[in-house]
Amino acid sequence: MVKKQLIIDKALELFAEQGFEATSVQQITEKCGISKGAFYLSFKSKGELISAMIDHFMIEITTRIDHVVNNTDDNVLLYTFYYETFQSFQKHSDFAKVFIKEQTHTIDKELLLKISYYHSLFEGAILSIIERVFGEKVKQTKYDLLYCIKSFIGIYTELNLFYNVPLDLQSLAESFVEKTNLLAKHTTIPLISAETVQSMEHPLIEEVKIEKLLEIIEQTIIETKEPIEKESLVLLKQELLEPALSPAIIKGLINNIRNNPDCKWIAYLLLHYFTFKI
Amino acid sequence: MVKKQLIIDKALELFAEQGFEATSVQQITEKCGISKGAFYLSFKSKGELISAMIDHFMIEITTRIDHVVNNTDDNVLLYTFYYETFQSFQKHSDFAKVFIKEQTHTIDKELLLKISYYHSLFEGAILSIIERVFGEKVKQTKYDLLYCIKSFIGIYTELNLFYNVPLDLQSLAESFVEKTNLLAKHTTIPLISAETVQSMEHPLIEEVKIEKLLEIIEQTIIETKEPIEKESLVLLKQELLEPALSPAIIKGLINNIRNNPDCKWIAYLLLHYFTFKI
DNA sequence: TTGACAAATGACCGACTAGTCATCTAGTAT
DNA sequence: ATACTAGATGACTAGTCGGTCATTTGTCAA
Repeated sequence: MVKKQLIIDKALELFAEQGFEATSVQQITEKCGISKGAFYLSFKSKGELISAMIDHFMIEITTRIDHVVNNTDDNVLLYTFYYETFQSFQKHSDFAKVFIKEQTHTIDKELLLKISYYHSLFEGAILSIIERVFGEKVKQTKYDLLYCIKSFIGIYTELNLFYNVPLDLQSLAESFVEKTNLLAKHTTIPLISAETVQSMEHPLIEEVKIEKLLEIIEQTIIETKEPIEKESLVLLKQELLEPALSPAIIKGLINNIRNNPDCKWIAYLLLHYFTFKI
Repeated sequence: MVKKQLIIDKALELFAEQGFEATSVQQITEKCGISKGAFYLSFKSKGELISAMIDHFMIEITTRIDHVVNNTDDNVLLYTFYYETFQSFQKHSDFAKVFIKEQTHTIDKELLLKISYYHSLFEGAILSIIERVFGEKVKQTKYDLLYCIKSFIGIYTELNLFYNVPLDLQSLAESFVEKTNLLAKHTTIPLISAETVQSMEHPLIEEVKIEKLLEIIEQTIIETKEPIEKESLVLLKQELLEPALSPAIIKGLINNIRNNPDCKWIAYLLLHYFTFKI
C-alpha cells in the first residue's frame, strides 16, 4: 500500500509541527494531494492513522536497538546503547518529536496503552543493560540508574529535537557513559526502590499472548511472497503450538525472518518469547 | 476579583486533565456555574485566561524559590533548592502538570515566549546556584550540570505528577544532591559548552525594561491600599528614574513590599535589577 | 463500443468551537 | 415609586472538525 505510506509520511510532518489534535484530516489530504474520501479508503479513522504510525516507527526503533544491544559486548554495551538510541531518534526525528510531545497529552485510552506498551519495552531493554553491565553492584540503585538513563536521553531529546543544537553523537554517548558509570559506582542514597516502581499507577499492559502472536504470524504467512520466510514462519508457528525444535534451529528460523521488514516485529516478539521460555 | 480566581481554579482542573486545546470555554463555565458571557467579562479571550494563569502561578513559584535560595547558606543550598522546588511543584501540582505538558505543545507565539521567559528565569537561578556551590571547579561542565539538575527535577515530575508515586521529598532531595555532587566532582567529558548554549534557537526574550517595570509599579501604586507599600513603591519608582538612595535603603524598601502578594513580583524584578546595577 | 467494477471525489452532515450581543435582572439612589 | 446601572445571561454567528456516501472517473475485458 503505497498510498498508506504517503499519508503516514505527510501526516507525520504536520503532526511534528502542530500535534495530533491541531492537525485536521483536511490538512493531511491537501498535503498528500488526495481527496478527503481517499483518506478514509486507507484508514478507518484519524485515530487509526495515529495508531498505525506509532506501530510503524516504534517497531522500527525497538527492533533496531534490540538487535544492536543483543549483538554487543558488555564492555561497550552502554556506549552502543546510547549511540544507537540517538541514531534512531535522529533518523526518525519527526516521529520522535511527536511521540515525546503526545505521550503526556493524549486522552485516548487505547493510544495511551499503546504508548506505554512501547515505553515498557524500552524500560525493559535499559534494565537488562544495567544488569548486564553492572550486575549485583547496583542491586539497590538499579531503578535510580534506569530513571537517570532515561532522563539523559531526555536531555539529548530536548537539545537536539527541540532546540536543534548540533551535537556529536559519539562524544555525547561517551559523556553519558561517563555520567552513568559515575552514578552506578558511587550512588549510596537510593531514590527509587523496586516497591516504588511496583506502586506506580501503570496502565495495565496486556501481555503479548501466544494467541495474539499466532494471529500476527498467520496474517504475515498469507501476505509474504518469499518462500524461505514463509516456510520459517510456518515452522515457528508449529513450534508455538507444539514445542519440538532445538534452540539452535529456532534461533536460525528467527534469523531467517528478522531482516524482512514485514517480519521483524514477529522476530522480536518470538526472540523474547523463547528466551523467556527456555 | 473573586470571579477571576474562580475561573482560574476551575479551568486549571480541566486543563490538568485535558490540556488547553481540548478544554472548551463552555466546559469551564459549566464547572464554574456561570454563563458563557460571564467568562468574557473576566477575560478577553481563552488565551488571556491561559496567560493570566501562567503568570499567576509562575510568579508564585519563582519568587518563592528565589527568596529561599537567596536566604540559604552555600553548604545546604543545593538541598534547599531541590526541596523547595519539589515543595512548590507539589503545592501547585495541577499547574505543574499543565505547564510541563503544554510547554512543547503550544503553538501560540506569545504564550511560548511567556513560557520560555519563565524557563530562562529558572535556568538562571540554577546556574547561579551552581556557581555559588561549585565555583571555578565546574567551569567546563556547568552547563552539563544545569541540564542534569533540570532532568533530575524532571524525574521527580514524572514520578510524582504523572504516576502519583508517593515520595519523601527530603530523601529525594538528599539523593539528588548526592548525584549532583558526584557529577560535579568527577565529570571529565563535557557535554554542553557555553557555545552550544549560545547556538540554541532560543526565542528572543524581551529584557524586562525599565519602562515596563515603571508601568507595572504605577499600576500597583494605584491599586494598593496599604500606606507603607504605597510609599515604598513611590520611592522605588523615583529611584528607578533618578538613582539617589543607598543600597541599604533600597533593600529595605524592597523588603517592605515583598510580602504583599500584589507586590512580590515587583520585588523580585527590582531585586534582580538593582543587584545587576550595583 | 459497451458493460462492469474499482478507485477517487467533494458536497454534505451533525457535532462541536470561540466569541458576540440584545436582553434581562437585581440592587441602589433619588 | 421611579430611574439608573453594573452584572449576568444564553441564543446566536461564523467557522472548524471528523466522518459519510451518492456520484463521477478511469481502466479493464468482452
